[in-house]
Amino acid sequence: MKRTVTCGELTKEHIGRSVILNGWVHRNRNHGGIHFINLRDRYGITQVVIDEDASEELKELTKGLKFEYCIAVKGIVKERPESMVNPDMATGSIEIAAEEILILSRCEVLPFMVDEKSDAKEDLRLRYRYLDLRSFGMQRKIALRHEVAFATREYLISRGFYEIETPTLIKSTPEGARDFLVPSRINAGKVFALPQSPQLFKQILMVSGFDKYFQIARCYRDEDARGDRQLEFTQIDIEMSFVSAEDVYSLTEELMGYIFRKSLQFELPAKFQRLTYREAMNRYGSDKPDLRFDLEFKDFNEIAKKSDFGVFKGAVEQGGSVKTLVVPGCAGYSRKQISDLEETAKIYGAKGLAWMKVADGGLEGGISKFFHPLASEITDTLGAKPGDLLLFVADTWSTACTSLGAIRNRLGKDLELADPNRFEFLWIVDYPLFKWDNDEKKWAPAHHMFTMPQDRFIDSMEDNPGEVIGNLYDLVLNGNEIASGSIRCHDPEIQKRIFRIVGFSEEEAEKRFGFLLESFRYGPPPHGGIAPGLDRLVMIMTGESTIREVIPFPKNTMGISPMDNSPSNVDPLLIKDLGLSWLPKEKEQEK
RNA sequence: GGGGGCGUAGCGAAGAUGGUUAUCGCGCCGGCCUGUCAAGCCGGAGACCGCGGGUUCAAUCCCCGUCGCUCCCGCCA
Repeated sequence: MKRTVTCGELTKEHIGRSVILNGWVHRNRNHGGIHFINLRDRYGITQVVIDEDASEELKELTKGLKFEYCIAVKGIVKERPESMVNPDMATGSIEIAAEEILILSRCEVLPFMVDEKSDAKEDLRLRYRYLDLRSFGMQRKIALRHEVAFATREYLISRGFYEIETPTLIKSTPEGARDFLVPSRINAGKVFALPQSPQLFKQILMVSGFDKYFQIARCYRDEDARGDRQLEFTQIDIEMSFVSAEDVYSLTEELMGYIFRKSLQFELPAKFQRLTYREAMNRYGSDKPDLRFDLEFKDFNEIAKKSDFGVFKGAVEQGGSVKTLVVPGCAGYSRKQISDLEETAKIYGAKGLAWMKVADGGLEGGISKFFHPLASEITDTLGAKPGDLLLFVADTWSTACTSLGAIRNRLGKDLELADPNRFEFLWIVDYPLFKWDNDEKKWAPAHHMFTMPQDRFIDSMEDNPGEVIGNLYDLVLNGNEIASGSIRCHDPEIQKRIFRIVGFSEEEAEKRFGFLLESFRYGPPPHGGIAPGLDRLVMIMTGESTIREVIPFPKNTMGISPMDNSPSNVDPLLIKDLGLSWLPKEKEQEK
């Protein structure tokens, strides 16, 4: 009873043919005298009919069929009577008159129905992921993921890239995310780390002369999860020699174009827009703004200076900023709604959210009493119309931007401003190379330590590290960071200076990634690359809001895999073999 | 580490100012049914209302704690 056809391929052309189908009982409708089974496999659904002409044995067996039994059906392809054609089914014009059914395996009562419409909670779906994955909804997403990976290989290989593997048991390196550590039994007391990305190895491959490299690489970061990130994820890791940032941009644009064309039949623009980091923060309050909607910030500093409103005036005088958002047509917002928005701003460090409403006669409500004399200048400058709501955050430039940016995102969601069918790509360029670490009171790499500063800053990096712009770029899609990359520093002298600025001693550098620095003593080519996140890309392409929806077997937000229940305890002997022992938990120690 | 939300039959939800027997749909079990396609009709079983404590004559409901899931801040070069 091996299948001769799948459940998605039969049409009127096959009428009269004897076929065998294998699949799962998707639906089961017993009308007494006549019985319908919807048989499902990866390819579709085909209706099987057992009518009164069927043998008694077959009728008896059919009565016992339950949801998700795995069965084989032998029968004849019949045309459905005209009034019984189902136009919603690809195979809706035919049905199989069953002659023989074999139960391949039985199925217990299901924890939830295998159905696109099943509304089981995620927790339960993950615990029974194999059932969840049977649904057409999940099958489509996993299939698209495959298509994207395949298109990636097709495109990059056609452009002369080699797919090269790098180790997953590597040396633990400092900085960045926490490493997952893997103890070595043979070298008891020593540990490997799982890679946070193949970064160092791909750079060494450039030193080795492999010019154009890619890898669809699993990466591991031991940090708290979110909807768009978890402990392990997959990136399309790309590195090239003898290239500029412009080369990386155009390659990535073509790659994305190819992926969207092949897997979604969607045509992207040939070039993506660009914003500098500074501009993006200044205008949208985010380094990953969703450009599917407008809501651009307006600067209020000049007017604030002229006003008598101490909070605004003070913020500007102390070198901060007053940023403004004009929300069209939302003057009807209640105090409750506005205070909800204020809560959002406060999460990001704003001390408050000021507001006014634009009415026909001028400004109303909120802080408007401080601004009546400036009303027409304000509406002109901001381009605000009666019926608009004005929102203000006064703080340091960075807090004002970030918190108002959070409000912009929130309004985008609440007002449904973003067209779910649009794909808005955006390059964020000119990132600062260093950021000030306020806890440690020192400069830290904004991205990673192997990034080349832009030429004009090289000579004077040390003078004001905060001003140094790196050869750094991110690719943003619909408000998500989906790729990040840089032109790397291949000059040992510049590299040493960068280490010095971030307070990284030469001995420490030598100890941690001396192998990379050593390789750079042997004629490293200038090189750079980028790494698009496969999970996030597919998440956006499928319209999902968590990467868990496009990962076959994801971890939950607690870093647990609900299906196999990992991580788990191990035999203490295994721990002993590794030369390790567990410390009691802190709470237990306190007792 | 911190904040918000949720937790009620196998699943998804409803519920009341704190007051008899906790409601509905799906699924499950039994029966009827010859054209359904989320089949229909009749009947039935199934819940220590996440767990622990407190307030109260009385708690699924209020309070405290705890566990689980989830969203967010921190964190994620």
